[in-house]
Formats: sequence, structure tokens, C-alpha cells
Amino acid sequence: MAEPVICPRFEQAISLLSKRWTGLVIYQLLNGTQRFNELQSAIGVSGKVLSDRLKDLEQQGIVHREVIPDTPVIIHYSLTEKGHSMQSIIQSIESWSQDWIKPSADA
Amino acid sequence: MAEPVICPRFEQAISLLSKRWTGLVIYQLLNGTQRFNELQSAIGVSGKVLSDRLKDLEQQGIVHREVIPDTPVIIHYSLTEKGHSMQSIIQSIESWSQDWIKPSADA
DNA sequence: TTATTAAGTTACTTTATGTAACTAACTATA
DNA sequence: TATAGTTAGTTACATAAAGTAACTTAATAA
Repeated sequence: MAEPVICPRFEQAISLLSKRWTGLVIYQLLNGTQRFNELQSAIGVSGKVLSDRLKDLEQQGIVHREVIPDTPVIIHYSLTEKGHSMQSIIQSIESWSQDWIKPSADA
Repeated sequence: MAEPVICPRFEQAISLLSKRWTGLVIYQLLNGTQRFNELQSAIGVSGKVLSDRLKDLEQQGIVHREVIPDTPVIIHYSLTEKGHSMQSIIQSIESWSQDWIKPSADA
């Protein structure tokens, strides 16, 4: 198959967002710091995949993971500056969905 | 697992965009009408999945499929008005990627 | 002593995607 | 007439990603 000829930065951004759950994780964290189980139940993702995604996002510098030594230990997940900057993307998706997605189409 | 409590319209939009290849298909079609093989080689997706995605997108009213009876038959894929309206999303991803993705990070 | 809690991880199953060969219908070539 | 070439897919099979549910660790409460 021939090499695609798409801007590599755009491609990387799209490949991030086109991983399942990534968008929702960022969306949730835009509401502020959250813990693992909060994210999990807010989004409805399995612990396994959430764990994967958070590692990805942390490695990409989008999410920050803070360990608070309590018992049981508390982990705070939050957005970095880079993560916060994705709010513009999330907002454009939100506003598009308001204009173009029919509310009843959730079958 | 408890019901997630996210706006269903936003959720639907995100679930669209978080299917692999969807964003790139729309991105490509923003350049204008294209044929199956053009999309396939521009994006680097398998025919099987491209076929799936185009069916999805057609059914969502985002992509229009036009059959031109030549021989072999010609199929034109293009964006509907709803599809074009996603340009705002694609643009926000593009501009974010320009600001925040390092060009060398494509390993 | 047993249960509980948070944040994962592990083993196993199901779904999604990738690969490559194949098809239909017609045309051009030999 | 037979053969090969064309586009837009589809099919069968292989691999990767995601879902499910039980398990782990460390400390504390009952």
C-alpha cells in the first residue's frame, strides 16, 4: 500500500482522538481532577482500557497523574496545559453535535 | 456498570470520530469528491474497513455516494452539508496539532 | 479474623481491523 | 474467441484491540 500523504502532525492528533474513549476521558477531565473510579463510572469504560488510555495520555503529556499517599492510595488525574488546550477541539465537537445530531438517534 | 451521564448528542459525535479512519475520510473528502481507490491510497486504509466506514458515514448522512454508470462503474464519494459542517471540527484538530504536536514525534 | 476500599492487573472471550485473494461487468487487446 | 485489465467492492482467514470478571496489594475498620 502506498504511503499516505497527510500532514503527520494532523495524523498524529487524529490517531489520538480516534482511539476509543480518548475523547471522553479528556471531556471528563475538563470538569477538573478526577480519580480512576470516577472516570470509569462516568464514562462507562472498562478498567483495563481506561488504564491503557491514561498511560497513553500521560505519556503524550496530556494527562497528569498525581499519587496521594493515603490508604487506600488516592490517584488524581488531571489535564496538563496541553490537555487543556484540547478544549477547543472538544468544544467544536460539542457545538457541531448540538447542530447536527438529532437527540432521538440513540438506538 | 452504571449508566454514564454524558450528553447523548456529544457522545454520538465522539463515538463517530473515535472510530478509526473516520476523521481521515472526512478530512480527505473536504478536498472534494473522491473515488474509492483514491480514498484508499490517500489514507492507507484497507478496502474492507473503508467500505464499512463509508457505509456508516452514508447512513449518518455525512457522505453522499453517487453511482456513475460507466465501465467499469465509477463511484463518487462526497460530503453532504452535514459532512461539510464537520470542517470546523477538523480545523480545530488541525490547528491544535500545529500548536502542540512536535513534528519529529512520529516514531 | 474478616471485610472493605482504590487502583489497577490478569486470564480469557468477543469484536474490530488487517491481508490477500476473489468477484462482476464490461472493454481493449491478441 | 480467449485473455487480460479495470473499479468497487466482498470473502475467508489472521492478528490486534476491547470487554468481562476475578484477583491483587496495603492498610484500616468491624
